[in-house]
Amino acid sequence: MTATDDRIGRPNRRLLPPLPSQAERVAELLREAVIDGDHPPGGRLSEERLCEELGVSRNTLREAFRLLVRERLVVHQMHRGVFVTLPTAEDVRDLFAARRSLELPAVQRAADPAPEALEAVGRAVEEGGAARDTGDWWGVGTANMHFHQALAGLSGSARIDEFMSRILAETRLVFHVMDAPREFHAPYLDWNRRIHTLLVSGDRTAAASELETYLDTSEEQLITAFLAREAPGPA
Amino acid sequence: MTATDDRIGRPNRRLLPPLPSQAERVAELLREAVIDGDHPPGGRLSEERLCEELGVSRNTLREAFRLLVRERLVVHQMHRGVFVTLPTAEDVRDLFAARRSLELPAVQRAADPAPEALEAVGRAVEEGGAARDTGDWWGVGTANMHFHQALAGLSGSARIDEFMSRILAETRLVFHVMDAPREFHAPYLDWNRRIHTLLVSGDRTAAASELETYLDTSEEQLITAFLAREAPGPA
DNA sequence: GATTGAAGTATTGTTCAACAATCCAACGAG
DNA sequence: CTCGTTGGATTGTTGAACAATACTTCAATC
Repeated sequence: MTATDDRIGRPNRRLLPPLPSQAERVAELLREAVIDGDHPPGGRLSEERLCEELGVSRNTLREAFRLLVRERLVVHQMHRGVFVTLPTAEDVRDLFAARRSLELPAVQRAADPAPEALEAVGRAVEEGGAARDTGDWWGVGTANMHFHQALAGLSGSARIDEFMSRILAETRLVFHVMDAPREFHAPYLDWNRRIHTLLVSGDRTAAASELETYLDTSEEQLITAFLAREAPGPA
Repeated sequence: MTATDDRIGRPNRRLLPPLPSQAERVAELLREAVIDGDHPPGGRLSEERLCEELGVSRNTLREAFRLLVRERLVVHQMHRGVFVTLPTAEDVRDLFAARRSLELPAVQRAADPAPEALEAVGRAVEEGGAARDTGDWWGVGTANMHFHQALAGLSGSARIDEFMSRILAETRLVFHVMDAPREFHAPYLDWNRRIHTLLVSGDRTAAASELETYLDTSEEQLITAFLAREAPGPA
């Protein structure tokens, strides 16, 4: 109680980027690894192995785990360990319900279109096209994520942005449980471009309508693939 | 690799409530304490003191801290410690932007009203009235939170619910930095009742319109109070 | 007097090692 | 084949130690 005045500094906040702690760096690493599919959904993340692999102590690793649990990328079971989240069909439904709530109103009632936010939408469209031309299908998926992230960004709320980011990361996990992430995103590229065109032309209602159809179609496709995968049981 | 098959059990998930770990229990305690205002916004949470107070080790406490940081209830500064979040006017704007994105569409496009969700709205209204009659002004605020939580619940997404819960917890912090949480919520009680009435009558558009005005008014009131507090500086 | 710089101190960041608690697999009895 | 028991492996939690950093203090200088 003597070394500090116990009060947060009001002025100089966010001047220089607060260098991340070890735990946050580890969490970032694991997050990318999980999203990229380096660890299969449902697989266990061994403390002992990851400690050694990442060169950090168990305590630090566990701090990182807590962060990922809160992002729903991994689940934690007492005395069993942490596992890469294995999304269910119900999760898919919930994820799309959340996306509808976030994306549709963002598109429909973007009162002042927020030039930079709209520009981000356009950039994502271009990114998708470039990735397709290269044959980088995983990149196409990434661009698609960026597109929808940009749509949610029209809301103009940093918290919404962050939430959307997590929703999309989870969605990405869904694609990993299906074995066909190849040309899965391809047909959606043109759809994205159409939505963007409608947006810049100012027809928000039409854009929202297109987006809604998009979401319905995508969800149904995923659910179908999911149920087909759950029923026969590959084991 | 021998004691477990490294795969998460597909069936029996969520059968019995997974008893919370120590870190989660500590986080829950601290969360409530922060929301209830036991620790003033901007105040530091000393590791050493809390360790002793809660009877847990530093490592466990730090795990709990990570959870609260991710919920934005506390901020973490390297080598300085964790502080109860001191919201800024900008935070208030962002919080209300997020609430607009969540609550308005939930009210407006609640296609099938979801009977139990709508019932929760009614219960929050009653709860608020009861708290006012008792003179429990903090309880009135709690009921108000429940009301808006229930509105967001009309979306029917568990993830939206959880996100809304965090948004409201943060909003609660905002009220702590102002010294007048007494009859601040009182005028909003009737507003809530009116919105609920419109909802059960099926006039979603009118309900959304009322809600929008509500949010605009509330935000402006908070921002005004905030700027008045920041300008003169009580120190 | 105000600013700068250099100790010294307090607090956090991270690791390590130990033990308790629990789960899992394998085994054996009925 | 089913059901307990046992043993091994993994996680849950603690405590202490040391390194790294920020804050305070105080003296020196302009």
